[in-house]
Amino acid sequence: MKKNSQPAAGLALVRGELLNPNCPSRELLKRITSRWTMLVMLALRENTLRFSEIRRAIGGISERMLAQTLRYMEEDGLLIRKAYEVVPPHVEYRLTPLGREASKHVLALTDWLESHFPLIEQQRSDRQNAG
Amino acid sequence: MKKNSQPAAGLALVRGELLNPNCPSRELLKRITSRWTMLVMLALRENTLRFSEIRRAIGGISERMLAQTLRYMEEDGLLIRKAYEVVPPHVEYRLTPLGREASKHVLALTDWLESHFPLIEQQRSDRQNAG
DNA sequence: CAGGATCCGCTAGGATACTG
DNA sequence: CAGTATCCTAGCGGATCCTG
Repeated sequence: MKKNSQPAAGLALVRGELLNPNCPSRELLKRITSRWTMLVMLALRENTLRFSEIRRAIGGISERMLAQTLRYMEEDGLLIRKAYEVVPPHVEYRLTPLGREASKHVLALTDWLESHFPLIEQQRSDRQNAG
Repeated sequence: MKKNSQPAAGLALVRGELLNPNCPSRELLKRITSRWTMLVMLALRENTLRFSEIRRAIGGISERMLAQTLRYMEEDGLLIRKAYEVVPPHVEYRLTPLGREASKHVLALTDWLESHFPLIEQQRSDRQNAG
């Protein structure tokens, strides 16, 4: 227990608090499950990568979005940015322990999704044919 | 948009296929982890609810967004819409087994997030104070 | 190489009004 | 009650150019 920061710090957060519109963790949920954040987590899951390496790993992400995503993730303490003072620049990104924990859950979801994707697509077309 | 020659249906999907920008499951990931879809999953996790009940359970969602979210989820086979032919209308929503599976992973993520939220917020402010 | 700055289209999403 | 229809805005996100 640190100091007198927020009352929330010592509070047992109950499941479903997210359903409260005023719960600030909704914002965090939005950021963590945002399109690119999840993919960055996958890319960095067990690697330390440079900016352009991440960009190549995740197909289709623009420089702007990757930079922004990395900044947000660093702010949330999900990853560490390490810049070497050299020319040309060399910057490495890796998940923090917190980020690695989060990525586990993300990975569980994406794994499930990928393995059930064919089924879902098939059901979708079945339903469309049936009306 | 349908792609010809997509072997995905019978293929063993490997972990990390989402990092391929052409992987159609990216779209599904976007839908499933969209802001309101996740909250609807939480609300319906162990309940069958009516439209307005869901709306009340999830604070802050508009009618328009709830209707759209429910329609998408039904299309993806995540929930069942059951309408009773009465006046006034009575419509119930519940998760399918598929939806319940997905919600488990979503719940794991949101549980983790809620329990680590205070820590994350504290680290964030610590970092801001430190520069 | 790692981004910042700028411009801009697109769409998620809110507010409101209306209907069966 | 359970939505649809309409209008409108904020901001997500892509493309491009520029810099240390």
